[in-house]
Amino acid sequence: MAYRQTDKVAARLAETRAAILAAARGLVAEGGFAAVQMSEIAKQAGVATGTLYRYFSSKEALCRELFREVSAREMGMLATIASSHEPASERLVKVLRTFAGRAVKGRRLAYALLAEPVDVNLAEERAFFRRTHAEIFASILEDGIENGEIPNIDVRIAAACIAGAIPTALIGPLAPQSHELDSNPDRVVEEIVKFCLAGVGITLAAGQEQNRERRTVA
Amino acid sequence: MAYRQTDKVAARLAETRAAILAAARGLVAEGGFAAVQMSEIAKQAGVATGTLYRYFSSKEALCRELFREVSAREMGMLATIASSHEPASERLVKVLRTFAGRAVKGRRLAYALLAEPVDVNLAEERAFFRRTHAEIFASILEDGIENGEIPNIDVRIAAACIAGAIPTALIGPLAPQSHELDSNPDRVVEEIVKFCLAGVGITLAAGQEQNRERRTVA
DNA sequence: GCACACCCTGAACCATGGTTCACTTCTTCA
DNA sequence: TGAAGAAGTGAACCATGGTTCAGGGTGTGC
Repeated sequence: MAYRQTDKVAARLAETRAAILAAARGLVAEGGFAAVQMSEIAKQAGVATGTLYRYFSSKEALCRELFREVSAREMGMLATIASSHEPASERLVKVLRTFAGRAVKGRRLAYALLAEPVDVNLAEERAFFRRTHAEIFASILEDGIENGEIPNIDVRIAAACIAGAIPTALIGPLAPQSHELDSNPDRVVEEIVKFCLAGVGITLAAGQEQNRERRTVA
Repeated sequence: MAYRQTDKVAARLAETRAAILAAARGLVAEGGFAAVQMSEIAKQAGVATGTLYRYFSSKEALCRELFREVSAREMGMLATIASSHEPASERLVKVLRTFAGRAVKGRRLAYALLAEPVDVNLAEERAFFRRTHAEIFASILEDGIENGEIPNIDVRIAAACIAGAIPTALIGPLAPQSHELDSNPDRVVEEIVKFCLAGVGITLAAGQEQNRERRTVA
């Protein structure tokens, strides 16, 4: 036995790996996946191009992992809210607000995750990401229908509509101007959430609305 | 004056040009813009690669023109409906049904126009296309609000929601399985339209619903 | 400190696919 | 019919950017 990786080395490798992913994440946040080049990642991470291939078998693999890492956090947040024990309509409102709110705050990243033109392999990851969203929405809708909070609609279709409406209205060419989103993000988010809720037959109660107003002013 | 283009030649050139665009359209309809290669277009059109460059300055120019040609037809149909003199809610229903219905029928093409990953220059064309949709929706909504058919909402945001919901729910990873769309396209379309109408505060009247039922059975 | 395995390097390599261009073929018209 | 200009050809060219690999450096265990 002439060589065995020590903890110190393992830690250093993990660090390098993290640095590579961090560099890639930075590039994505700046210019989307389109701006990600292996040579540039390497430069930003402070390693040589070839080194990347000691950690990831290909650019595709690297991008996939990055995509998963970033999207998993988002999905986790939504899933947590969705699995709480509140009434379905409450959960739906929270999930929609969270989804939309986070998309506004991290628009660049949200664009990369949701809307940016990417190639097929990443499109697969994205499809999973979006499908998960839709499933989260659908599960809440089902609960709501079961206990009569929501009228009997096709949950899969409604969920897909929501999953399409929110990103489209917030990012990309149909989104409001950036300065509007920056100056008054809550108003836009609320308007979109209102549309989606109305789409599934829910009208915001007065209390929820007021709550919103207060937040907006604050 | 040794050479002047005759009508016959002009006609032939126009024909070749059309053949090139038709070949490209065929490729797009089959495999999206990603499947479009200059050499393949040339082969399908029965000309040499170099010839393409006598008609279009670049691949980008060719694809742009193709995109415009195809999308102009779609936008024209919607615009015609939108500018009729019926009540706003009627027009909205018709526009949504047309938009969704056509997308289902020509799913492959709709995918290419609306959802397929494409590169930046084409994304520009697509942005125009989608913005036009949203404007059509918005103008109808405005009319509806003005004469009290529709509650007072932010029309731009609602329009963007609609423009996002319909394609997402019909094509791409969140769409129903293809066989479901083929066996019962009207049901899916109606469900989506219902969501969008509810989103802007319209409930389908009984007569309109019945109308739908009849069409579905026929 | 020696041998061995592992890690890092970055310039060279290669695949892809759009674009060019020297050449051939076709049209026009005197 | 033949000279001039337009249209067509397709193999060669080239830019881009992911991937490889031979060689040098670093850790490990004896």
